[in-house]
Amino acid sequence: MRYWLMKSEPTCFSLDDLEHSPGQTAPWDGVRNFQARNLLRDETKAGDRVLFYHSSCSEPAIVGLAEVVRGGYPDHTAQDSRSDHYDPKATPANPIWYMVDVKFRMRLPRPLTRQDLAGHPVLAGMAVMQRGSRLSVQPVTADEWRAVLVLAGIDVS
DNA sequence: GCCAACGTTGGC
DNA sequence: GCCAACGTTGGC
Repeated sequence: MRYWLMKSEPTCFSLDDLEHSPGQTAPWDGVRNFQARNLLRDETKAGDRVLFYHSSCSEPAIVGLAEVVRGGYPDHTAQDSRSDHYDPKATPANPIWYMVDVKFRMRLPRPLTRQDLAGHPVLAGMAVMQRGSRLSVQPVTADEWRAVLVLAGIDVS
């Protein structure tokens, strides 16, 4: 079981949207970056834990926890010419892009802003805090995961 | 809105 | 395979 941080612009898809999806589960589709694609396709498994991060908004922050409930499978939106994420090069034989299904677990008692993360000895080093970090699916260490829960005020004992 | 950082594209 | 140009991300 691994830990991840996944970014989403809340105006596009928020933690709230995930919580109110059918079965509190939604496909994490539309990833069009090869490094993130490789992680989704090859590394991400059902049971993995996810930090849900809101990016490109008034208060970028880790806002909740989620869980991967289905590992990497072809992102069919790439083959839909009406989709915003359409890729004419994607075919059934070569889907190119992959997605996972993610299920809502909880909202953090309080969002952890970048200021919160920057002030923490472990979390300041997270990939998401690195300048210019654009990867929308990022590995998280067990130490980072635990520190997030503690800082957010979740009992981890 | 600004701008730094980055990924991708395409000419060569 | 190089690398400049371009488009996008994302914090501020």
